[in-house]
Amino acid sequence: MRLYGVTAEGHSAVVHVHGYDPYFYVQAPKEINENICQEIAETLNRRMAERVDSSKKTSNGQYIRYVEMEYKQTIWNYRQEDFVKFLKISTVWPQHVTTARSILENGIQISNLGTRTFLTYESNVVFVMRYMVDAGIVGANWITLPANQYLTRSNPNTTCQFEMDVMWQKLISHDPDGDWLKIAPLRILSFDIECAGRKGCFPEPDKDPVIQIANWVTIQGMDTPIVKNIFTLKSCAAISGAEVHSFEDESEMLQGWRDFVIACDPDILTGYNIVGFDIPYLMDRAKALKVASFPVLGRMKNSKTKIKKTTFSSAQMGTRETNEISIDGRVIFDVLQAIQREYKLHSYTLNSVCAKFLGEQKEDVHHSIISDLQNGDAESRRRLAVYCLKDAYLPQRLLDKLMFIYNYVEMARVTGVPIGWLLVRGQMLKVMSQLLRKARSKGLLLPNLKVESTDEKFEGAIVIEPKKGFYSDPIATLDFASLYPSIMMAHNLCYSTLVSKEDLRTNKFNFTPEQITVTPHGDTFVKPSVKKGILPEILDELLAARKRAKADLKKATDPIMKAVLDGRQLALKVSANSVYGFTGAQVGKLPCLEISSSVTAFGREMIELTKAKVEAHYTVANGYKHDSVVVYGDTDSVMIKFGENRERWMIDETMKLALSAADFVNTSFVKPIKLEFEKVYYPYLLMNKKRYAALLWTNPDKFDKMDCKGIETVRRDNCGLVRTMVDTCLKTILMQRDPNAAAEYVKGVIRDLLMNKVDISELIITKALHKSEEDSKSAQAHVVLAARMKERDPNTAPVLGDRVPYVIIKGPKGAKAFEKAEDPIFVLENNLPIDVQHYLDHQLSQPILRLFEPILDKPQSLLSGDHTRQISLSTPTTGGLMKFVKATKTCLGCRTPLKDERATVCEHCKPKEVLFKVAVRSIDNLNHMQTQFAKLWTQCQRCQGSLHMEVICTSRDCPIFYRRRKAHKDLIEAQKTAERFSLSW
DNA sequence: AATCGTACCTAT
DNA sequence: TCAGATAGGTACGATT
Repeated sequence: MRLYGVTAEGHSAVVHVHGYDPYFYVQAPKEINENICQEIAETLNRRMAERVDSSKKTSNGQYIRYVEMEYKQTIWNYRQEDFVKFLKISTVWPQHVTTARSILENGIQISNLGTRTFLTYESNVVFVMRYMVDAGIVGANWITLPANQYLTRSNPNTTCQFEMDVMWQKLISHDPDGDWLKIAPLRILSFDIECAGRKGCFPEPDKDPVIQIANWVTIQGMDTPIVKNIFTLKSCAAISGAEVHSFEDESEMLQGWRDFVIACDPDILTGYNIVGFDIPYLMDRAKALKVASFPVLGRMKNSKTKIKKTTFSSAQMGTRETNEISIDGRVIFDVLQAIQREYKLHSYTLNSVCAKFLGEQKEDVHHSIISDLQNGDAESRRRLAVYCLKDAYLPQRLLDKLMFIYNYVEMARVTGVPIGWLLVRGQMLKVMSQLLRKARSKGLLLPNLKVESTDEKFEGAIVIEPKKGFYSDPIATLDFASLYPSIMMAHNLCYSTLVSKEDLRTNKFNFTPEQITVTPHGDTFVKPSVKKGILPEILDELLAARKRAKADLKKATDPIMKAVLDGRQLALKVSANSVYGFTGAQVGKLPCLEISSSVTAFGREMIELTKAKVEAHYTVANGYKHDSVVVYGDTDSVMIKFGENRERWMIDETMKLALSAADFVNTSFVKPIKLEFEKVYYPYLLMNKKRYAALLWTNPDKFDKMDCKGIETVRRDNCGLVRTMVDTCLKTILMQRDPNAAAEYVKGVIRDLLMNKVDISELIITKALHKSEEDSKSAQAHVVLAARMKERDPNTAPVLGDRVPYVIIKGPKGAKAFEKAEDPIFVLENNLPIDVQHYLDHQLSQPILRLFEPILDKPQSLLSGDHTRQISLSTPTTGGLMKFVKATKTCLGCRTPLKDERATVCEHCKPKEVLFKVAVRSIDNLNHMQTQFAKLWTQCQRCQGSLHMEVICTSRDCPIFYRRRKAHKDLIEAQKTAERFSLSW
């Protein structure tokens, strides 16, 4: 094992740890003795020699180090007997464990005992984790090498400042507490590269050069960077505050950068999308230029950086194509990956992420312009360099602002896994790590069970049938705090407390009813008095940590710190909830459906009981003013209407009733299960299961905020127009209590849309791409578009996991939505007409109807009438899409596309508008357009920090960009129109 | 036009 | 070899 780290003084260090052997267990035959251990070792070794493939062959033919007997117990099922005999089988290399496992599972011949098959234990544990568990090391913790217990290498194998050898038992791992809570002064290198693609093409590493590499080096915990530099191809004018290293030869530049990385010796490599782009591009480019030593970027001399294309697929994150990159001794912390894991955003481009978290737009240089800047002079290359440096700086700022280092270090310490794994592995691993540690401390072993392919899904939570409608009454919400974890704790649900069906049938343990719990799912677990489970213990620790985080959160005043603590407590909650998920993961490491099914069954029972008790107790018959009704509930919550009063002061009353109701119901539950009063909703719009909006009150004086669940406003697969429209409507209805105003507003939105007044950036729909066109079973707009974009330019087209933005453009009558989807940039560049009718019919209408259905008499009336007047469009009924790739002249009055190219107004406008008026309007329009465009132009110039140079930003996420482009086009149109008038006059 | 299956995203 | 769980709404293409 090699441990890489940094000393408190900031020196890099590597420790070669010796004497730790890979191993796993099998349950021993009863007749076991020393001789049999020896025989098994020899037989197994012989069988291994035949079986292992060439890559695993050892030079001396030894595969099994030893077979020893130990007293252990399996975690699987409750058992009364004390520790029993297990065989600990140690192999020479970690890779040999799998081979040995499969031989033992298939059976080996033991003299006197015949052929035996074995169930193996902990044979599926990754070696690194095995070691960390045994050595008591968690991710990102401090380690001491005691004096005189280690050797310093005179002939180092790495480029670290310290290099030591130590026996594994001799090093001391410190729990991350007290003095050892501090975070090491890690060296962080944030970098960004620029490449020069051929004209109009996205750069390809076998053809196009890397022209700049910007670097920004900081020490964790310090404010100012220690190095700011940039490597450029060809000369570059000086940049204040940054070193410029210019090279005439690209190979030399790459070599120079590699030497810089080794010299700088960072612990963490960061940047934005470095895993998806920068690192692979540099590697491929170095290969194309035959810079042989470039891939040695890690700390091991001669160890080359490896890149493997993989797909990561989970229910949580869908399918995503990524690269698996390993650089020896350095953590690759791609800020893009971190943000994709931690935040659900509409767009994950650096630009839009910066806008969201740093509150600023960044300059986005389109790849087609980069070559021009590079081919200019030292000044234009300086311009590019400044931009490139900013792109190296922004990930560092995001790292700081979002407290990623702090949060990930904490997560590594809590769960025990190395930091580097947190970004590339799933939730299960974290649970596994905690489970292994806890089990080890109790002498328990985790079996490596064969996957029983049970396609059966287990029953989940209950969702109470909603009594839909608009409630002008306060609705109280009672929640079970951390429902699933608390159920597991309350009822002691664990692998080690589950009584097997067989033992139950034979009544092996003679339990009294007080000693066991029979769950609503029909499984039996022993009570804590008989034996405490280890899952409940893990959960207890996680929730205690969460309580501490929440207490700190209350004390905190700084908004950033608050966000972080909130994030941490959320992470601990997710971790706690993952334990339940871990037991239910049928393709996981240790699934136990008895546990997960019992958990959900308890949950269902509890919600039903709560509903019944509340409705039975809070009644007129019992002296309350009204009969209470549970109007809705989902998994761990019930929404209760206690009364009909519509006065504001009723909120106070409702809160008191809710508190008493929580107390009243809580008497029925085992600790630590607890029903809590959390909030009052008033007014409350309940649209469907998992869809509601309301004002949320936690104190009776003032509402906290508008809370929307499952509605268009919180979903990422709608266009902005729908989100803002629904949001405004809800605000108007809930806060101003003025449905008519909301209705008028909706009419206005429809009118604007149909008159083409809505900005294209508001009409962009984005959807995540999780299936390629071939794998997709039905045609989907974004999937088909992604395939079409791949044909246009395979290098810039979306890949699996990306979010694909698109708009719906006009097409032949009856064309499917997927045929009319198009890339917004392409639409702008080719002046394609937006299908506004489609947006009305398919994006706006349903949300409008649903929203107003419980509020207005005739919500349909919103979708017809004057404001929806639109002249029927001439759309060809045959032919491909490309027929529409041409600019259409529109009517000066209403902007309907014109059949007759020479006309200025359409049939409809002709009798209404005097030509004069239209002409005046047209000139007004021209003036307006000119000022509008000038304003936006200066805004973009301000954004890029210069008023003297041409604007080169083409950010797809900047609303200003779309407005500027539209304004530019409108301006040109206005000019043409004015010309048309002068011609026709 | 009604119904079914798939994809996406969210609630918990 | 790797991937926390189920429930459920909505849109849309395909089929009947």
